[in-house]
Amino acid sequence: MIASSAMSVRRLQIREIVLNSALYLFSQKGYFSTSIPDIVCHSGVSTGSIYHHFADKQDIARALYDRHVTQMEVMFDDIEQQHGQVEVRCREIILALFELTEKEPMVMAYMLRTRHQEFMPDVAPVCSSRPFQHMRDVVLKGMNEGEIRQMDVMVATVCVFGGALEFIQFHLDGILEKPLSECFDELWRHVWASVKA
Amino acid sequence: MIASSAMSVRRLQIREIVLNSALYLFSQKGYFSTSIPDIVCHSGVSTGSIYHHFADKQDIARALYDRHVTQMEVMFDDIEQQHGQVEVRCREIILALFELTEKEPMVMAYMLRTRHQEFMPDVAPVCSSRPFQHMRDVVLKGMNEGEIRQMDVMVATVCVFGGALEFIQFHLDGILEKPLSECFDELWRHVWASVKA
DNA sequence: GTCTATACTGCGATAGAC
DNA sequence: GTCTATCGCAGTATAGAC
Repeated sequence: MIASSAMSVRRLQIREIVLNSALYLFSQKGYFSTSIPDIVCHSGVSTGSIYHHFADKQDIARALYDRHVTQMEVMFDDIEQQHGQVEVRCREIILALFELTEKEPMVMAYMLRTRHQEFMPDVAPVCSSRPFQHMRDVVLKGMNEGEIRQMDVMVATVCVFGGALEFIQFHLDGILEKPLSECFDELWRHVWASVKA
Repeated sequence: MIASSAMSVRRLQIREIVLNSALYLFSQKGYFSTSIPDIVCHSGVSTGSIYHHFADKQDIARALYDRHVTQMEVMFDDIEQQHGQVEVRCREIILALFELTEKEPMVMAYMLRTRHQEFMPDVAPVCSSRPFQHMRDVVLKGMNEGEIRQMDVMVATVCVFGGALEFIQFHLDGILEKPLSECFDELWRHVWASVKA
């Protein structure tokens, strides 16, 4: 029992090592320009071992995607737990995304800048992913409860979060001189002004 | 002279045929999932002929990129010629992008959704491309002339154009039920309200 | 300039010893 | 479960006839 539990811990460790190397390489060079030998070399895990833990290359990409969709869902759920007001929720979501971008830029690069559908045929478009659905739902709630002006839900969602997401892309491209955190207040003020009831 | 001119017309024709097939395939399946045989098959131009007109696969992608960067620059220059007021210029730029998206979705898909740096090492990030610089400059002019409130230029640019670009992505993902043109007025009203002086 | 046939490379995936 | 060695193949690019 203890042995099997230790084994499965070890099993998870190897998976994590491979996933972290894949995250680095995929976010740096992209999925197609990263070969299995690249992952072997960077992770120190052998080809055979990688294929023991993952079905194929695509399966690595999928596990990575799932891991970080979950990470973001947890993040958003926490915010929902802690804050009831829609204005605050939206603000905290953008703040959390900015913080994640600065702390774990590879995660954001892989999640936002990758065309996952190009190599995972059955994945939904980013904007149908659960984290994005969450953003849409917050905005919808804001409109139903009168915090946000009545308008098309997609237009409102894009007004609230579109600028921030674009901003994150710029930061990942390295063309912003200032850190994201310094731009947050100014961005948020204008964004919220454009939709608040 | 006439012969050589006719030759070069023919030369350009073949290039255009190949580029148009590449545009279709790249925007549909992505650069890496599109093989030279795919392009041969779709364009009806033989492998040898393709390699006579282009140095390699990357060169096709680059020619395509240049062609449409130019197309967008021309579009934006026309707007600049016809309209002096910054508010109108910004509005017309977004309108032009929406129209291009509906008329030539493959062009927008290739330009906006492709990570060109993944296969063209020396290309600048999208946001440093000339069309994007143009948007930034219009916003800057608006701030200098008092049409747009004083703030960080990138924040303002993102407030004005970020939502529209995000919206276009959603449309390309096929998750918007309405056509872009129907959302334009509402989007524009809120966007401009968030930055106007 | 355009074609067909093919050479070459590098990758994804597997086999099989330990 | 992990490793090394290797197979088979897809895909880029070239050679060379026409």
